[in-house]
Amino acid sequence: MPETDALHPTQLGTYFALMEAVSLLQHAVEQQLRAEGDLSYVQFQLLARLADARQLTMTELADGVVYSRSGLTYQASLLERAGLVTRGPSPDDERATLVTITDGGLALVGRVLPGHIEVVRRLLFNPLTEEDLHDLGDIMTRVRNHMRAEPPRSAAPRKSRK
Amino acid sequence: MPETDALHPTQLGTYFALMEAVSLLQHAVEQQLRAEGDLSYVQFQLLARLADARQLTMTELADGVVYSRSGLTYQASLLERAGLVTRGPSPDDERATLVTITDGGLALVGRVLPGHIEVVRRLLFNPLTEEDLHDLGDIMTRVRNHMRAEPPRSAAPRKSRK
DNA sequence: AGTTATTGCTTCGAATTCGAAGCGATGTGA
DNA sequence: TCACATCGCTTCGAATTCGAAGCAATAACT
Repeated sequence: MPETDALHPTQLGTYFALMEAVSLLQHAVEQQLRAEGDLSYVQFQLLARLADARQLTMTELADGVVYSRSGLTYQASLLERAGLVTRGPSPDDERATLVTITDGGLALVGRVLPGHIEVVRRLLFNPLTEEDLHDLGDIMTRVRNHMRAEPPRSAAPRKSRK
Repeated sequence: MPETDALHPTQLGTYFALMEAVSLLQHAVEQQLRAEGDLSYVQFQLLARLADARQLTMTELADGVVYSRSGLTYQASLLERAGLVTRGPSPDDERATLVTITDGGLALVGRVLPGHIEVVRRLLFNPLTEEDLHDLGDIMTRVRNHMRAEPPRSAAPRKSRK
């Protein structure tokens, strides 16, 4: 880094280590998912979330995995074609599309998850103590909640007046 | 998660919180970089690394940001066309391409970095105590080093014998 | 009710991504 | 020195990504 940064060196180092480690982890996990289940990381995330909730709207799904809506439409059509999920209109709201995981989808998650977990354990948790694990979990949970709460930077003051 | 996981719930929660938080952070940072410098996150990472090292080979750059080589060729050509970097052959090794940051590139990094840091500070460091910061930095550094050391899963035993 | 926003999703086009294949340059073993 | 593997990078094609624009359903305001 050049002389421009006004961030404490420790913070900068922490930030870079965080981003780099996650990149590496994601990369490794991607290989495993492709090899064992022919799934991309996004697809796995979607299926995992659905395995938990059974049924979600497109928006809920997209928000959950931090993904664009148009991108989700594409992925959902792929998953549907593969018979892993089903799409249908919501009875409550004609606009909403409900995505439901199929038995095949559940089976695939079940088949892929152990290997996935194995990779995460080996790369992420292996070098950590029990205390590290708790610290990390606590910190990242707090950070995530903070980010979810934070207004998206341009919290468009909602055209007031009038 | 269905009944398939054999991972301690705390580990699973930690893993998900980590990935989700980083996704959110990356997303926010991407907006800022696009708005203030018309840069993608990858491009910023490349320039930041070059601002530090001044000159790197393609492979060093790609490894540094966890990126495919072909992807880097593409990005490097974009950056070169924008006048932010220069590419030339290495005197040591005719195969290697040396990428050098230009004054314009350095200037752009300098112009964008403060805002970048501001976003990181607001989203990542704001909810953390001084102790959290150290814990996180320590943990992620250790994890990153562990991952960098670890054989890439299929450490092709190098066709031995003979 | 009758506009007028807003919401939820999809379609579209452009940009970005990766892996496989290909190219010269470099190293290695005989 | 002569093959032969390896390395560093680029080219190629296919897949994935996003945002903007569009469409239909719902909500909000009067």
